[in-house]
Amino acid sequence: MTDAAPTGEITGRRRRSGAATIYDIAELAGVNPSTVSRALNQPGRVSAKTEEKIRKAAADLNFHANPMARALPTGRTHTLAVVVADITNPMVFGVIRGAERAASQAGFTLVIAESQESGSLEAGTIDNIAPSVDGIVLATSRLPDEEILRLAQRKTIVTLNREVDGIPSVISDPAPGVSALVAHLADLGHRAIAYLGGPSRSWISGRRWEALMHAARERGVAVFEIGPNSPTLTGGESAFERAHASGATAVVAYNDLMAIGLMRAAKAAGVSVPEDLSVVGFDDVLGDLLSPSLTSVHADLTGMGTRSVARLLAQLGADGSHEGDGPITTELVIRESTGPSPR
Amino acid sequence: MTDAAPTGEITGRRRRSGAATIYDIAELAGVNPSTVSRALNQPGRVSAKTEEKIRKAAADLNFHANPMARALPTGRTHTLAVVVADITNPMVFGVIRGAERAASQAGFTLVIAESQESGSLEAGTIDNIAPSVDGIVLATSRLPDEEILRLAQRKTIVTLNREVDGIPSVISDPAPGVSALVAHLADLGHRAIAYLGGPSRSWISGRRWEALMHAARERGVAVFEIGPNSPTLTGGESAFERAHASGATAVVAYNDLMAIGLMRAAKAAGVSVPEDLSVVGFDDVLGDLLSPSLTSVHADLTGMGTRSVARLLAQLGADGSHEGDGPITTELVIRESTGPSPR
DNA sequence: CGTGATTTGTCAATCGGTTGCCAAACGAGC
DNA sequence: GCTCGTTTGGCAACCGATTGACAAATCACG
Repeated sequence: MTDAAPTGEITGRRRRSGAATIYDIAELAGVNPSTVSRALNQPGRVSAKTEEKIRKAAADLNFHANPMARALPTGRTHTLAVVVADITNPMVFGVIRGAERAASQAGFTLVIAESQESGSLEAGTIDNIAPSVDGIVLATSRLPDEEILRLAQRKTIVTLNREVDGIPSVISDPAPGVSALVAHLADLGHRAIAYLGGPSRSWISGRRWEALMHAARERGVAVFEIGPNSPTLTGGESAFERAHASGATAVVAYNDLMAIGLMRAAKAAGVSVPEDLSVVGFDDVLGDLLSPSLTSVHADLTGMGTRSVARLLAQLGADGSHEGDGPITTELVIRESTGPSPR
Repeated sequence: MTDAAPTGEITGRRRRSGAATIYDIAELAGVNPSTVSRALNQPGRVSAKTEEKIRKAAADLNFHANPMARALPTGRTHTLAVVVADITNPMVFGVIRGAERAASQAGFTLVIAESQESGSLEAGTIDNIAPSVDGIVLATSRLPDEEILRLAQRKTIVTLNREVDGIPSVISDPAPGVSALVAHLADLGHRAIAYLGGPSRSWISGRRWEALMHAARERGVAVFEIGPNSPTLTGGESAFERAHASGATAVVAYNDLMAIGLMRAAKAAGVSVPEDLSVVGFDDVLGDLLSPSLTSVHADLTGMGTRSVARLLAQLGADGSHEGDGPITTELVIRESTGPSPR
């Protein structure tokens, strides 16, 4: 140690990032580091007077506990992960937004991981981040059930729009929205509806299809599924021909992106929406921006993000205020892309 | 815990998450833990034979080094952060996507933090995450220059679309796109262009305006700025009246979202695009989805995300392959929202 | 075979917190 | 004033890695 360092860089304890430690606080307050730790984390464990003194010192030093150092002995990282198949799917934005807010509000950090629509990549990604997070939200998992169960043994997991045996999940129940949707289409005179399915590994696509079948049966409307398709713009575009050939007067797509792709292909083919063909999406994430604007089955995506994080926190025992546990409801938002059946 | 646990949960060393440690490897391979650390991180430091033995043991145990434990002595967390003002701004999706890919490719984890368009919240957020990341990308910062400089003293920073004195930045140069844009509009007969500015704290909004002025002067076209505005749909909607009243035949909005809001308000007011009014956006992030589709100045957002992470990594000495350092170019994408001047 | 130079592996300290255990200090009650 | 019970704060081990210093082993070469 050189003497009289004027820069102040070398002052006994060398610090990496200028951040204050509990040792600094302890020194300033004239107590033991362990007392500092207790004062800050276990209210009531130390006397009010000492705690006050320590809190003041901590504030003076702008102390922020090093999360890494804290994670080491406790095993709790105060970090959560959301794993999505594809970041560019607008559906995940809402989820991420809700999750981010809930997490940061609880003092947790959120990390986003993308599996790029690949099951094996997803498993690898999860392996990588698992040691540094306390829990994981599988937002659009392409993993088989067994893999998710295996994962849940070593890490706290919540699934989104996916039901796996013993795993807590946050599901948007398509039934209410779909029921209103079919009523809406039936009222407009539609008698044959096509469903453009999503990826074969998507659990929720199956539920949407089932809800559609069920509602259609009740109303005496014919439905059939076209798919599976990639849940993207091009997926919707390339399905247009089949949908159109099917003779359906209304097409319900697995999500808004596909619905938009479909509308685009329709326009290119000279088929006008909604005069010649009614189009409906799911998630209600972009419909408002277009023209014609898109009728869609709305789900509260932000709320789903919030709730999935709340579930995670509840399981981790980090948060008492567990919100409702039932499925999230959906509702129909009618816009310009649906109209009377041409026949 | 009950005695004689047949589950094998209590086996001498109690492990928190079932993860193997270097101690397990050391035992299995019959060497010292520090030798394991060296074998795995400093190629050549131990004999080939020993390294082989250790690597095999590590593989057998499915070893993944605990990032927290590693971060403690080294101070390197292998985590990067992207801080954005508003997650729902579609412009950030592309950036995040690019950043996420570049980070995970380099073995880094990406965390997203949202400052909700508030400068003070942004500072607080950054304080919170700073200790657990190696570097930060300020994607849409609302912080004053001095604050960013202060931050850069304790953490590696890269700014996006923002120039601050000594701070590395990734900038999309509006000039090429704007120059083509003004030429395009001039060719269509437009003689007066309005610019709908973004938030007053947005550095890049100023640059876009300057580029527009410069190009307009060269072409002998009149331009004027209307703003500042919120960079959102409603920001664009509420600016319509002023834009229309101004007599401009073409409106260039700070971003696509505002352009869409403007088009919507125009439609509601019975002003048709592009016949009565030409509309242009920036970033080219949604233009393709609408109809009429939106003419926009395209920037490679994913590339910007990738590059900002590459910059960060280069500064951290984690990656040699530093990409080009010049500004990112922009180009005009002509779609349906621009047409001949009504006059 | 002996010597010096080099390679290889071990020891132990360290990062910044947390926490079980214990002793000192304190207060109450007789 | 003394004992007993309760707070309160300190000591030290520990989480799982990294790394400087050093000793042991290995090797080259005369």
